[in-house]
Amino acid sequence: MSSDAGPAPVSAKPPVTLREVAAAAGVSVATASKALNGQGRMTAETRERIRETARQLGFRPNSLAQSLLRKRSFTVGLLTNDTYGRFSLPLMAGVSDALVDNGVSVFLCNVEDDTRLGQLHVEAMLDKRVDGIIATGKRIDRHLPVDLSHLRVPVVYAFTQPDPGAVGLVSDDAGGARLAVEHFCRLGRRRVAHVSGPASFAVVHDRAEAYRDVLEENGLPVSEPLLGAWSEAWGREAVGKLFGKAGREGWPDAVFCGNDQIARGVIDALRERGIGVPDDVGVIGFDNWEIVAEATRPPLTSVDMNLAALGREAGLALLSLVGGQPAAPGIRKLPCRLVVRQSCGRPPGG
Amino acid sequence: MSSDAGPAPVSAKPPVTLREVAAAAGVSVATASKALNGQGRMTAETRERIRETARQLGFRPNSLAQSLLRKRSFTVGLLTNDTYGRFSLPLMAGVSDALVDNGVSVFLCNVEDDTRLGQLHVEAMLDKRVDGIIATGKRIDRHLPVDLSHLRVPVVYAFTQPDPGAVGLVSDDAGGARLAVEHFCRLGRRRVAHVSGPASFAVVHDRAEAYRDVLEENGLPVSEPLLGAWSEAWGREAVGKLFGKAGREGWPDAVFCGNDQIARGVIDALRERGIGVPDDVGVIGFDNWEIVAEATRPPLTSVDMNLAALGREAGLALLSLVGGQPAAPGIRKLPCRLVVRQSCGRPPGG
DNA sequence: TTCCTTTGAGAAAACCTTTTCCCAAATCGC
DNA sequence: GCGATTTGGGAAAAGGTTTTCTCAAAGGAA
Repeated sequence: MSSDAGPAPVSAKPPVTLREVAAAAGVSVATASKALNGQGRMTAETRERIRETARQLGFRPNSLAQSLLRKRSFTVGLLTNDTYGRFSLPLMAGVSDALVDNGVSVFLCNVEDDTRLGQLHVEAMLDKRVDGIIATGKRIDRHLPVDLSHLRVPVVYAFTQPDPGAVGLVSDDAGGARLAVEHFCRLGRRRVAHVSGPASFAVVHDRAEAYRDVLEENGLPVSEPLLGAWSEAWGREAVGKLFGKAGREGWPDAVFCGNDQIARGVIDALRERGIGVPDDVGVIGFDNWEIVAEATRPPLTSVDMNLAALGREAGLALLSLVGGQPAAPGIRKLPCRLVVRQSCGRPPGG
Repeated sequence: MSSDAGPAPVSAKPPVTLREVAAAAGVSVATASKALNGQGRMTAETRERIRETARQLGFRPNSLAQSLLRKRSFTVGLLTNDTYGRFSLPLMAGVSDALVDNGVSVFLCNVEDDTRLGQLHVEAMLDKRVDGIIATGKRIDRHLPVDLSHLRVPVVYAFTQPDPGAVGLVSDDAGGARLAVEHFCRLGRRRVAHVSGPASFAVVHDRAEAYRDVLEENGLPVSEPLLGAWSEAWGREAVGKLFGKAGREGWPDAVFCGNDQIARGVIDALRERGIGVPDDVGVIGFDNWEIVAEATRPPLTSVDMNLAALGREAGLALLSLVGGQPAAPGIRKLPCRLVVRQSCGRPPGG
């Protein structure tokens, strides 16, 4: 009589098997399986009785056994060489998000820049029969240190250089830069400077080109982008170059920065020179790294690459590939968005 | 003749099975299995022949099948409610590190603060037969939103509040604070202030108490810690309180900050007031968040919680638990270390 | 030569679930 | 009432590996 019901105690010692459920319900394992999966033919009463028994026993099917049979493990691998840096994190969150809803778990594999480690991880994942792999990294223009081009599972590249013919998702850096510079134009800024990172990064050139394009489209003067490092120190140094020359007339009234750290350096240096932000100069950053963007004085308007959304898209793309959909290869660029805070001021008429 | 040898092409379409290896080598699967695992008795030639065949065919055992039989999946789950924040990241890297070397893969599960999501993840992990679970979070004094106390797999808590009777690993915050304040004392600083985060955090009190203890042990005056927020703005505000009063004599000559952001705010505000760091005032932060600590002017000396090491320890602890070792329950505190940069200066005699 | 022990290797069960037949009973058409 | 169909449910194979048990052949002792 003391049938200890309750909603599936996860705690039992040895997990309940389908065989036990079947025995308890007085049917064969085949029937039990069909009852629980909504397959086969049987009376409604039988089906319900078996389901109730399973519920009472807290039965949960053994994923390993299911996967073995189904050739589908509901597991994917996430490969990164960004040691959990600030780019992969939102991206991973997005991936995880998209997949969890579909009952898929994620193996996290950090490969550093070590080919051997990468090989190790890939083989481990394959041995564990992942349904697919998502590759991500810290740079959009670099390969992971491991070859994923001839695997027997689908691969999606997100925020890293894809193999030719593969599916790749990246942020639209040029579009993001447009957003920033167009924002300046709308606000009536006339002399927009650009301070960015090292020339060795492809995104630096993508953004610089968009910067030039927008200014030309608006009939505004283009000054040569200042390339340096991704650091606050470089931002401060760049202010020296831009605002060092005498004659306030030549000074920019807006600075579009390659990332938020540079922007912070710029803002700090401007304040130290007594130049007002946003009154005298507007500043926009890139990355929307909240911890930085919200700590600058004033809080920084910045381009957000929507990495979480990018991760989500990557997860969904992989899922459809796993499902057999032949997804178009090539690089798909996802739009950025401008997060407006207070470093640009309002438009003249506003 | 064209036996396409080469080191195990991971790329083949359908994976090679043990049965195929056995057939190719002219033995039974049983013998093949034993040959590859170093079990059973057979002539050295037979064993080597089978191994060579396996190598040529690029055989890799199906982990799913192995796990099903062995009751061991070489997989663990990592549960976090820190949406990939800066604390869980190094910690996760450490966990991953320790486990990869043992052939164990890690399921990453982000549960936010959502009990339902947590339950979902835990059940998915259990269904996939993880060997154990590591729970981690963003606060040492808070529980995850999910009950892990009666699972049928071992659980290790790292940098989060453990259940009673469980194995927990945390940083030694009091010890870390001692390192900082003792460093000031060694440098000859006499009036050490403490600016920390909100009173609702347990670590705030742990560190404040250690701060008081060390000053008393050194016969130095103790001033009441200033509690506020974990932000730069609070650091700047605190400088106003500490250095606002007239009379340079009452001013601190050292500030121990509750985290690096506060420390940055302190340093910035001091510079704006024309107070020299480290000449007039030494500053130490907490967390050693490199991106912040290296951007302050001067670079910030900070307490590092050794989170990667903590993660590694957690991984190893879980491993030994999984292996059946009865690891002592309770909370183990791991030491912090002081990373000296330039915000404290040299000792008087140095 | 006969009995016993070792050696080398295979058969089969086990892990747990799904799925494809297959079969007996019940129902239907006439 | 008799053959044909439907219905409800079970037996068994499959998935890939490990492990125990079994067994034939070979070797040794007497």
